[in-house]
Amino acid sequence: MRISAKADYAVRAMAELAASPPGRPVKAEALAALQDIPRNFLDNILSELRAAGLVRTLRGPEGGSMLGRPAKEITVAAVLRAVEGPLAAVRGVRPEELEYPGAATRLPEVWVALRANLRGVLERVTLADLAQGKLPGDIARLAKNPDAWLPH
Amino acid sequence: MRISAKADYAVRAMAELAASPPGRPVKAEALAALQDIPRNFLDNILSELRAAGLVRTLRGPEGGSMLGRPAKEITVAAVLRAVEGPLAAVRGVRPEELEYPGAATRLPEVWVALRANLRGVLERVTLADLAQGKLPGDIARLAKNPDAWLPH
DNA sequence: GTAAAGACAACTGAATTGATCGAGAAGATA
DNA sequence: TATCTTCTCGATCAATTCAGTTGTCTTTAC
Repeated sequence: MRISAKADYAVRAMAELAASPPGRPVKAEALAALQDIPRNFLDNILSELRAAGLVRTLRGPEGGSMLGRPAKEITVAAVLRAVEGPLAAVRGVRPEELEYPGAATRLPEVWVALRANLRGVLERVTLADLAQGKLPGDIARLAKNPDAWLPH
Repeated sequence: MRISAKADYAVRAMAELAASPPGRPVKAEALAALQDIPRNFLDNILSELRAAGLVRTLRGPEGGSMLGRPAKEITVAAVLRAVEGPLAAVRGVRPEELEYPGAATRLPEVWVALRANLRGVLERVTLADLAQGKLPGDIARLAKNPDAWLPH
């Protein structure tokens, strides 16, 4: 249940691309500086994002990266899926493919509900939301609940 | 965003303990067989659960493990926290301790909302629910939504 | 005393994480 | 064409985590 450095970097880099004037590429060097991401590592990440169609890149001077489609149409979930696999997996297996014996029979349903709730957040927030600093109402409300900020 | 084998095993073993007559310990050997968990690995896991106060154990013949408190009072979240650390962390850090530059400023709120939603499932399901095969209404509803079962 | 359990620390092999490095290809400009 | 700039992509690497295994010791029942 942790978000890796790679995933975190990927979302931040994408948010930064979403915030910069569209149509004009941002150099990897600049991106790395803006979000304080190790330059070489960022190269790897951009490669994966490009393979997923989430960014387009240009080479040469004046080269760099830009979003592959409008920021409004890219969710945080999409970015996470591009760099890690499926959003939720149990021992590497998708929850819907699991079957348990005995007293754990209903457990897959718990994992599925869990994933549904993950998606409830990650599929709702787009790069445009991040770039504009305006999260969707229900997400902002979830995050605003002071109870959610206790370090439980 | 994955649930490790250890976490999965831990919940299943605890569910099995919750399902067996209270007050009578279950041998590790039997637990391992019931849930198909590698015996030695289960030993490690039970140790951690014991350290967290979630299980009590007896040694000697007639020994074994039993729940440390009523099944109704142990949530899946508690089990997961006992064997892995905090429920959600970004690069090993709790989301409330993060701060991001530029376009990613609002990202910690997304992570906090995410964790809140995780908790919404994991803190609501108890071992008693699992053992009795009766999940709380809203969880069952979340899991029943056929959309939640699509392999997204 | 002996057998049956758990306790616990040490160890291990494989995979993953979080990078770094270097040769090369593509584009811009003169 | 030469050159400079930028991305591309595969190889490599150290450290950590994961998923166990092994072995020795302690506790308890009989």
